[in-house]
Amino acid sequence: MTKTAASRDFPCEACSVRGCSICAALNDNDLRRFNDIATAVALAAGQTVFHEGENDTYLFNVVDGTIRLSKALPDGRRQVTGFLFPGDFLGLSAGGSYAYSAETITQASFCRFERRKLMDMATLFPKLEQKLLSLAFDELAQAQEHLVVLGQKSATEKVATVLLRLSDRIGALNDGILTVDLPMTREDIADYAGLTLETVSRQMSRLRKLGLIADPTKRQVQIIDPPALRDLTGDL
Amino acid sequence: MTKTAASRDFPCEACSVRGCSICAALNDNDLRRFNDIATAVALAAGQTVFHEGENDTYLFNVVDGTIRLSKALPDGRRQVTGFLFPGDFLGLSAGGSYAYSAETITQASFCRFERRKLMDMATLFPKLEQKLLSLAFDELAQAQEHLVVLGQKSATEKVATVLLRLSDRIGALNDGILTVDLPMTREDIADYAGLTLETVSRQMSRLRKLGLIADPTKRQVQIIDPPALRDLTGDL
DNA sequence: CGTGTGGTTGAAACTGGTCAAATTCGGTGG
DNA sequence: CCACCGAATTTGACCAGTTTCAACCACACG
Repeated sequence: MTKTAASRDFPCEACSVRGCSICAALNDNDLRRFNDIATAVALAAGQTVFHEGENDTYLFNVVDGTIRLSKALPDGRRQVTGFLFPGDFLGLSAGGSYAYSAETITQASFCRFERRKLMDMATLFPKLEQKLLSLAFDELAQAQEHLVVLGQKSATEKVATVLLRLSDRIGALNDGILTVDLPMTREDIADYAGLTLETVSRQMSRLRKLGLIADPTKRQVQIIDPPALRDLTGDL
Repeated sequence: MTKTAASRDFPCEACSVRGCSICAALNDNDLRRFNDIATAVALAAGQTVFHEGENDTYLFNVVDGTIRLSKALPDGRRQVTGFLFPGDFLGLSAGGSYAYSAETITQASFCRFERRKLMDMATLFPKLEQKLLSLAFDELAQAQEHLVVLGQKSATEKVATVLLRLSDRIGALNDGILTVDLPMTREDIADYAGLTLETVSRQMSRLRKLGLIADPTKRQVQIIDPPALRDLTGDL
């Protein structure tokens, strides 16, 4: 009863991503201040969180669901720059506007912050500012990793790399088998890997014939032989 | 005479990149503190500043010259992730080691900082910390821009994009003609654009035949018709 | 005046893209 | 419960663009 009352005022305390997200930079006490500037937001699948070029008024923390980040060219080509999962932070940008669009792939819920307020808090809490800095560095390192994938790798290497990356993030080891539930379509994966959806599909068929992966359903992949798949990534 | 004596102790004051670099975040007074933790370093062309994976002990500010950033795959393939010019900052990283290698393309000089000392100073001077944060965001935005180039663009679009980007940074408008002196080889450009050097060469020949560019020497490009070249970038 | 590095050009091979058709899957309504 | 629908995926045949391999050229340097 008291717990429920407390949770109503202080939901951050019981948040599922409390430990693995930006809020991990704050102690329980400071978290209350953080809680006060956060608003819970929920979106259905296929909705736009924000659009490339829009005024970057808000920052978000993913609590639940999968998000797709992308940048589009005027003729409709699209580069997916990343997929976000619970605990990820989103909206960091330069120059006052979002550098990419963010859309929900599944139903999703967020903590939303006014950018201005969050930045003010960062000034007050050095731990928070350092966390933001390290988030920015991590994202940068990830983007640079991905430059290598897009610029240098073959189709097979790209698909192997993407599957293993996704498994690092959302893979589950069931009965000794590494299983990945893919919330995104082949087209999303293709736009992420700089390929066409047909090529992604063909490469996955190839990996299946090689016995490296299996797919009980189209949206679930089992990585049968992770080391062999890693050999195909080109990264050593 | 007094000026010379002062400069010896306080070279930052007269630095050529004072206004366009990280030190722009500090006022003249605080700059003295900054000056004290900086060491001047000079390298010849073709030297390694630091290597991917190395311990990230130092951060650098480019004072003069051109730097190439790259990440390598074990079989020798290489993705150039960026070119740096005077005023650029270098070495920001996550996880204690450099995420990429940095090599000089031309003779170059730097300000070198111990990472630890610079970070300590950032804690003391909020302006500096904010500058670091905004540098990280800018780099991130640039990397994401480049993901689109590598993942979605055709060879022609890639070369047009790279030429215009370089001209934004190192182009000079002489007699109404936009001239770019390229310090890097075709191979560097190719590894930056995710192409082979032959393809870069062919694309440049094509642009030359179309009358969009001219090259008095192989290392100097004149962009005759910037708007037409921009039309070929695919970015609107 | 040779030598080497970097750059250009050509021809053939190949990877991945395009277009089109067939198949599977998840969900919906009879 | 089952048949059907549309979206997602797979597969096939063909084609275009890029790479590969190789020869040739130009310029800087000793």
